[in-house]
Amino acid sequence: MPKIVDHEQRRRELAAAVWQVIADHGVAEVSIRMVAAAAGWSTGALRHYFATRGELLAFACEQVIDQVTERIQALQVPADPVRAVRAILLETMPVDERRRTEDSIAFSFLALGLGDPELARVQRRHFTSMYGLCLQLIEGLAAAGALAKTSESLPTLARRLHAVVDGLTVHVLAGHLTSSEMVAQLNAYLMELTGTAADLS
Amino acid sequence: MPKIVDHEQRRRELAAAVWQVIADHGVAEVSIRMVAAAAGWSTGALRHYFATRGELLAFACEQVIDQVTERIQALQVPADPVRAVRAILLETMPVDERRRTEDSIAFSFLALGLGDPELARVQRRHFTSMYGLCLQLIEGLAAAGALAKTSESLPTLARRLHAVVDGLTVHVLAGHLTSSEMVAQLNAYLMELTGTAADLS
Amino acid sequence: MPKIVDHEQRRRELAAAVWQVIADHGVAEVSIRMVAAAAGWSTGALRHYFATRGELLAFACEQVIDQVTERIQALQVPADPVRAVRAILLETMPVDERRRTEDSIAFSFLALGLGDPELARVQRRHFTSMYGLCLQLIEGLAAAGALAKTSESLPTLARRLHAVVDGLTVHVLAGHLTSSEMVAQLNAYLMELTGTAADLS
Amino acid sequence: MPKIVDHEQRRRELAAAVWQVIADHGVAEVSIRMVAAAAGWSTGALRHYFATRGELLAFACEQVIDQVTERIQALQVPADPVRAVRAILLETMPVDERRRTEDSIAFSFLALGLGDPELARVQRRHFTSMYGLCLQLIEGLAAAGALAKTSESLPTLARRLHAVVDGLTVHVLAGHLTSSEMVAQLNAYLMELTGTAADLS
DNA sequence: CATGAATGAGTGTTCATTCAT
DNA sequence: TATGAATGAACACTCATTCAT
Repeated sequence: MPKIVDHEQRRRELAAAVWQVIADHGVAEVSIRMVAAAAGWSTGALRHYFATRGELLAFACEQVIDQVTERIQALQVPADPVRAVRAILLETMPVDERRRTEDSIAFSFLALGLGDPELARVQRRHFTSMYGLCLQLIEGLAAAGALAKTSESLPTLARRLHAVVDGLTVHVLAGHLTSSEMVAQLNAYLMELTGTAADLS
Repeated sequence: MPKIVDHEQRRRELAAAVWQVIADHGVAEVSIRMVAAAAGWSTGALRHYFATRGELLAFACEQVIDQVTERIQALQVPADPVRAVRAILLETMPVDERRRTEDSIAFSFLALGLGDPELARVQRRHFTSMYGLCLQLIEGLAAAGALAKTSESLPTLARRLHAVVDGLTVHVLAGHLTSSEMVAQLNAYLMELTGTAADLS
Repeated sequence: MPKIVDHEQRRRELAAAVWQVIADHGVAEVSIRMVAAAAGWSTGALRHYFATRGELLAFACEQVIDQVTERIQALQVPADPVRAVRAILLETMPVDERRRTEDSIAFSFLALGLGDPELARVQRRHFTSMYGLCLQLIEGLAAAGALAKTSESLPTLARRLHAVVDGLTVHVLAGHLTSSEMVAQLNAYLMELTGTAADLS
Repeated sequence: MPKIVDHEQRRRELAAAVWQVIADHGVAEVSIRMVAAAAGWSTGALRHYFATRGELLAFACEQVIDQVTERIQALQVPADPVRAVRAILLETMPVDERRRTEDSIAFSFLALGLGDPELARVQRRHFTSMYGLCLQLIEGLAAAGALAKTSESLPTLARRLHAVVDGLTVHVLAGHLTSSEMVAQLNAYLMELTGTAADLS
């Protein structure tokens, strides 16, 4: 009987090694050798789990997304709808080093995706799902009567929220904003959106 | 007597070749050979204008930014302050193929900058200058009495506008939104911001 | 009690897989992985039957030869000596797709043998045995009085026949002659050799 | 002004390095690294002269053929037509170490060509040209009245001669015949063909 | 100034082989 | 027996960079 290896587990480990390389050296330094070294294996070993570099990258990209999704679903959300929205959105934003790395990776893949249709496809799924989340949150606020009076449709508000979240995220990644400036901006926006004046921190 | 060559002109031509390669093949395909071929020169010739690949990339990145800045300054802005803001912001967003390419390049550099401090520095200047523009526009609206009643400070509104613009831009680049959806979103946001109901198209 | 496996049978199956790879992809594509895949086994399994790649190749080479030999021995030869010679020789030549593949393999091994003494040894046995066959056939013709008047010794005629057969074979493999041109050439040569004028087709 | 290099000269040198590797280690050992090492250059240097390995091999293959052709054309042929035929044919056969190597290379390419259409095309040209030579020689014999009485057409005799030459060559390469056995066989065949009894050695 | 030859380490990928299971 | 995980060197090819001309 052959040595039993949990392929999916190994693939996840290798995806994590990809993230580590991106986080430590930038997306331009991602090579099979680098990833293998980061994972502590030989280059040939990767072949058992990913046929090509592209497959490895696509998987690592998907995994980042899935990881965020899972974390959101596992989240204990506050009863207060506005606080719930804030908690959920901040879960996806670069509030600490770990999430900053995660978002770095996601946006690095975005750049790669501009020249790689396969990655672009994966990315698109990510944005679609994040927009879905935003829409869900906006609808939740509306259902709870927590939305400030506005003439905008719910999908428009959802797209705007999505844009604000990703725009702020990019600005933090680029070093333009600090994490706390970003959080303050999100708080301010949610207050305007919901007509709340209460402190959310 | 040495041959007279306009160094700065040459450097700009080479930067344009970098953009072309990014636009045509993606940021992962940018190599000295590719750029030289796109520019129609030999690889060795680049050495006279850029000592290293990194220097070339940094310059090409700066040039994209400068180009946008120049275009904005050259813009004939409408008298109506809201229309003026809209015209200026759209000048920086992926409304057509040419601007889409330009933004692709800028965001590709952003990803590169995550692992390259020199590029990151250039990028940061770009975001600072774009934020400055947003603040200027918001102040202009305030001065013209065109801002809807709000409790937010002008810098906060400027940062939010900046985030919305960049967030929408990312969503178009990622294929998540179409250009017209993006424009519609910007219109809606400006209407909310200014309390206008008029058609801006 | 160990599982009973017919080693020789397995080795023959694996040799057949080698031929298939050579026939389908050319001799340059023969690798352990390819052969294992063609045979439907794991790469490790081959290790039980062949210690190294070289051993596998040598065996596959020998098997091609043995297979031809067996087929010749099993042949129902016509009573007429000239027709018998023709039937036997054509059995070794690329007259149809199956025999063409077989000869491809044999000549591929010849090229490999130019740089591999072990294979060269096997090859040499093949040529010796084929020459033996040619001599036997010539002696048969002589015994039957079917040989045209000539001053040549029987071994000389045998070597010449051998050369004609292998030369024509190479020319078909190289795409220089068609199968039917080859057959016509063999017919013509046998007619000259035997002084026959009858149609042999 | 750049360093001036005679490209064609370099390509010929590299082709010679390919031959050397084939002659020394066999066709299976031909790799870019091996060839570069044999030529005394770095692997990257080959890129200036051949875009791919396939291109290098095809050129090396063509060069072998051209070299034989040139040598034949430069040959001082004896006045006696039979001796002339013999001299020309032996020029292409493995009579000494140098020509043996050359023929090894040609037949190695033949094996490679079985799995590589580009090489096959080059090979076919070789065989066509060699057949053309044989036909020319046979026609020369006929014109000189040096052909033994036969019912065969000249093209048939040419194809047969071609087959004998290549068959004998293969037998020497395979170690089945010695060079002198081969020469004796060729002599015998030419004597039969021309009805001569004189010693040709 | 400009060329392109040259280097040698880099890339992704495939290889024969070993070996724990 | 048989598997397939694992290795590490080899493969063809591309890279940024240097430098003689």
